[in-house]
Amino acid sequence: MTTASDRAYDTIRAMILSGELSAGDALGEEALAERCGVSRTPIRDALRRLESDLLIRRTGTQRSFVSDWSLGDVGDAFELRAMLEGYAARRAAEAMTEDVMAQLRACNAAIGAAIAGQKPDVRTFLDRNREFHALVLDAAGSRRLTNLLTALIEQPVVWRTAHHYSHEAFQRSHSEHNDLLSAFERRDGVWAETVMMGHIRRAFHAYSDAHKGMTERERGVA
Amino acid sequence: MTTASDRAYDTIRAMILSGELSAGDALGEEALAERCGVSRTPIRDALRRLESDLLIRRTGTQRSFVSDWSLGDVGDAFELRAMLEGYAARRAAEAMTEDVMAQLRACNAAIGAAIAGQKPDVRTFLDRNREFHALVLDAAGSRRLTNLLTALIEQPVVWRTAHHYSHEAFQRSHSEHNDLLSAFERRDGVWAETVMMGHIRRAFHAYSDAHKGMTERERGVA
DNA sequence: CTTTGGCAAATTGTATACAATAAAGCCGGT
DNA sequence: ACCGGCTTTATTGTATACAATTTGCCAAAG
Repeated sequence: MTTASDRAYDTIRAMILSGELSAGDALGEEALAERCGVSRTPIRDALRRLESDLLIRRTGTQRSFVSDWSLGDVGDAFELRAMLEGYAARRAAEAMTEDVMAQLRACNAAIGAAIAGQKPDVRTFLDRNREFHALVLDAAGSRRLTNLLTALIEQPVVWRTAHHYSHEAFQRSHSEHNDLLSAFERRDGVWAETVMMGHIRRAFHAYSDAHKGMTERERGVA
Repeated sequence: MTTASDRAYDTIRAMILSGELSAGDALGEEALAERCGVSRTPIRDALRRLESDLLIRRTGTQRSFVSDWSLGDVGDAFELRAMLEGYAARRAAEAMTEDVMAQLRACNAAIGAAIAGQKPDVRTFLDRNREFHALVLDAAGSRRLTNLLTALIEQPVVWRTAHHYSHEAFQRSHSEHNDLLSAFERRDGVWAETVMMGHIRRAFHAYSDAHKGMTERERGVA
């Protein structure tokens, strides 16, 4: 079932990520309730969730604002992801089963197919990439780790970066996943951790470059 | 101001940690509302927070239960703490100021005083220890890191372990804090990280030993 | 004896009304 | 013109009522 609270969460989230609401904007519960077509109760629920995502910030008196994500903040998030997903990869390697391996191989094969042609299927790439990382996380078998990481991974601000990837960048990502598979096959936790950390850091640099380009373009327009 | 929602959160949390509610128990919103003397609205708020602490678990249909913390789960939490607080220590070392150093020294001096006599002041030790770690975390200067760690650190299940510490264990903890101060003075991030990770891991082993003793005692009674 | 169907009770989701609190505007004094 | 305190307004916190959904139970059929 899809509750009103979920819809409100998705709606507000989309408004923030699309730029319809920009950093620093005040988020009144009543105003949001009207825009989402629900009452304040599910809105309050949604705000709590968005707060734990750090997408909104609350003052001492519980007023909500869209939080501003500096490049440094995004860097932080990536650094933490690198550390935690690296750890997840290590644990996954140590606990890997043939069943999960098969799923991972299938998943990365799908990624390979999606980016084979001249015009890569970015949508499929993103979905499968997300699935790949979710499988690794799941294989690590730590609810708490999963809990911490989902908040960090679900940052569509970042996902959109992939739309600016070059052909080489897609191939590189695909190939790094293969390295990961090798490490898993050999139950080599340390190798898996190293590869994963590099994989995430590379993604950050890709984001960083794309972001720099975008802000420069924006500055040119303004 | 202390809101009803906060009181409800504290009350339910205390009920779980004290063992008044045991693992697997169902948490009906109405029943909790009555026990806390508030309505269901702030209870729902509190349950959301407890869920993100992983102190309670929710089924697909949103029913709440006290989650069971196996030794493995606690180990997970400590391992993540070691990694994240190690990272925090590294960053803190790199960004350390004389002002924060002074606060840290004062804090650890207070810890030293609290455990100097034959009968250590456990309460003061815990408060000051918490403050010490909070200062380090703050000095690391990453909101997101703080966000991730607070959920991991605020686990009174674990804090109570200190009541079973030996004289040596207290001294050891105090001395490790001093090592940390040395690393901070020298801006040696790697050293700080190593010391912090060891510090947390040691705490886990202390917990683990104490826990083992406790369950064995329980088994003897039953 | 097990299973399945549906009914009844309990539980959660949502809306709305009201109370408490903080922000903003206003006015008079300096 | 500027500042301090007061009043007004806007916003959030809480309680309660009702709707939607789930769970448990019991009876009847296989």
